[in-house]
Amino acid sequence: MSVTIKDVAREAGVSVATVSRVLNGSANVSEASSKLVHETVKRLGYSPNFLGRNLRKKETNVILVIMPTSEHSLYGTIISGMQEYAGKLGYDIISAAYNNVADNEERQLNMLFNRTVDGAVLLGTSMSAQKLNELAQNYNIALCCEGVEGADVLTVAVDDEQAGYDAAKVLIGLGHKKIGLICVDSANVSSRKRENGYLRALRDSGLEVKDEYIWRGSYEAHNGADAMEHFMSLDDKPTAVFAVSDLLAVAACKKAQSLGLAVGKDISVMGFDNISMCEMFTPTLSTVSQPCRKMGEFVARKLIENIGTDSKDAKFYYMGHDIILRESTGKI
Amino acid sequence: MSVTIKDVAREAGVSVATVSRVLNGSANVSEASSKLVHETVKRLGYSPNFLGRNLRKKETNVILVIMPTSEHSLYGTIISGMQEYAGKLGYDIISAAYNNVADNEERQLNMLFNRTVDGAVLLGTSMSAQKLNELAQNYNIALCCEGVEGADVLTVAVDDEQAGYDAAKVLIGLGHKKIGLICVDSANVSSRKRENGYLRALRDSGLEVKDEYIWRGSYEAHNGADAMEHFMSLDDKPTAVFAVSDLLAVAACKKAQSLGLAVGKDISVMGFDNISMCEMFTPTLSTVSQPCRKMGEFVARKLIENIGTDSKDAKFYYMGHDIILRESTGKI
DNA sequence: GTGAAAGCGCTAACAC
DNA sequence: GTGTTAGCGCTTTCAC
Repeated sequence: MSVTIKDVAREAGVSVATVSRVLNGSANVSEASSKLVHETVKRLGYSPNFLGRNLRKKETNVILVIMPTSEHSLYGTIISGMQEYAGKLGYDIISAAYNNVADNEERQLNMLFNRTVDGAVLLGTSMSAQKLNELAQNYNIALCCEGVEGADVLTVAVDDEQAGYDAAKVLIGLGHKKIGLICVDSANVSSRKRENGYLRALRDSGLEVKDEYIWRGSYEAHNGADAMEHFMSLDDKPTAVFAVSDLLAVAACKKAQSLGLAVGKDISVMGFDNISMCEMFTPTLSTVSQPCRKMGEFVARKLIENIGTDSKDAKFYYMGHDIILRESTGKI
Repeated sequence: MSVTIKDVAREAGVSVATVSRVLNGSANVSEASSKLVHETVKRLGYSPNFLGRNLRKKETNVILVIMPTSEHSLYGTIISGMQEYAGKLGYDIISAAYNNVADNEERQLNMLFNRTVDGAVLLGTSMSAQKLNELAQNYNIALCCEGVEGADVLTVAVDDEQAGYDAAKVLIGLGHKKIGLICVDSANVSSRKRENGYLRALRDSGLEVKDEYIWRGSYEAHNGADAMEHFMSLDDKPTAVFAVSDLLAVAACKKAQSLGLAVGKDISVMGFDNISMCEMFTPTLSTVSQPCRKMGEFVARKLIENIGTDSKDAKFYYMGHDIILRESTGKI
């Protein structure tokens, strides 16, 4: 059933070396041999076994993407961007989700250790900076979307601190002076950076930072609802809320609506990520947009450059973000 | 940099065969050797090269998932289910999206041809039944979520015809007699089957089938809006609408709302898929739910069974669906 | 321009 | 219980 290069060589009456040369587009091969080999390949339905090839060449031309979950559309877009760029250079992108289980992530990293892939891009990771640094010494890895503090590893992400700052500043510009924040526990780097930006914006504008305006939880939707319920139970309620993810923002909006508030009028809400739901929700959701496609292309480019060289680039590259204003935010 | 089985053998003072035996959990190896090898492996930081192993064993223990797009959360859940099951049997799942470009799909299939994976699951495909049948003769493939008519290939999906029937029947049960359908062009098998189910339900209930109540377009959101606009421009407007995807349904709802209608009262809308947006949208969306996780587990099981045997199972397995009623549907 | 042959890292049959 | 060795399918050096 499985036809090998030997079969092709025998059938074509040439050596395996010649077949290999033809298939790899080598220069020194006659027109006649080339044609003959191509015909034979077609006739036998031969397809080269990449295990053999990769074993010999010590490269696979495959990049692995490891992500916390495959149910986040953001990641899909990043991967799509990676494919766009990497495909042109003959690289394939494959992906695996670890569903927020550290064990799964470790297991998926095995593809790196066992040489099944040439490099890996981590869209969020459960690993420590130390572990990442060790990894980066022996393998080609990159972080995308979410950096890890202290990790000396190639990273591509938006400037979360600045994005948090800009988001809060926009709300302040709309006249809001009491702004709530829905974030996740501080182990999450991007959330903490966005929080820092939010804090800087308030201070910059001479606004008081109130503990009761900062809600910490998880990325799960119910957390957005809980936050909004809390904010609305305060005597001095915020007039605007910034959430570190769209899902949290939407859940917060829903809760506000169920409390009889008009989102965009009575209360302004700003999210983060610009997922497709932002445009479907009523009211449409203002948010901070990450250039996912671009980030994917860029991280693919940098990682592939690293794969091809000994001097590894371990810089942190910031990509520009955008504030998108829709119906969920309004002047006070 | 790269440490091989030879290095381990030399360092441990045993043969490569012994190292291999220890690593593969073979029976015939002494306690002492085993311990020694394990220590050496750890000390040298050895990780077996799977290219060598797989080449030799002619199997990779990897299953590839190919999907039309990675931006559909349904697929993420299916993959998650596959991982759950396959992981226990030592299989890894990797995935690739072809972004609705047939060329990409063909390219990703190369991983099958070049023996980089043991089998593939297609969550929707651009290939013809004939091509699939050829493929299935030489490789282990399965269809999931979306069947292809005439393809004699292992398939796992809900009974779309029955699901369409049930959805329409529920609307009829709520008192609706004028029911619009938003579907996509008939080349799409699952959409056409759902349409057939819808038609059967109407006829079953003695309701007239009106051409102007059937809107055909694409899976893109704007199509849902266009459909609703069309329905509401009719003299005799439908009182309920069934859409073959949640995204279409949500877009239709939004359009209805912008026309001043109260969804769930003035007009009922039912979607398909039960994506997370259903619960976030206002009103929450009634829909048909596919058992994604279960489907993933099941297709993984059947495909792995096929991989391990010569008699390939090429049956079509139906998985049960559920109608989930939320706020977007109401009695007339 | 072409072929013979070595060898990538591993497993498994065989011999002891 | 362990070692020797052939060979998985391929690329590439070397010789001609």
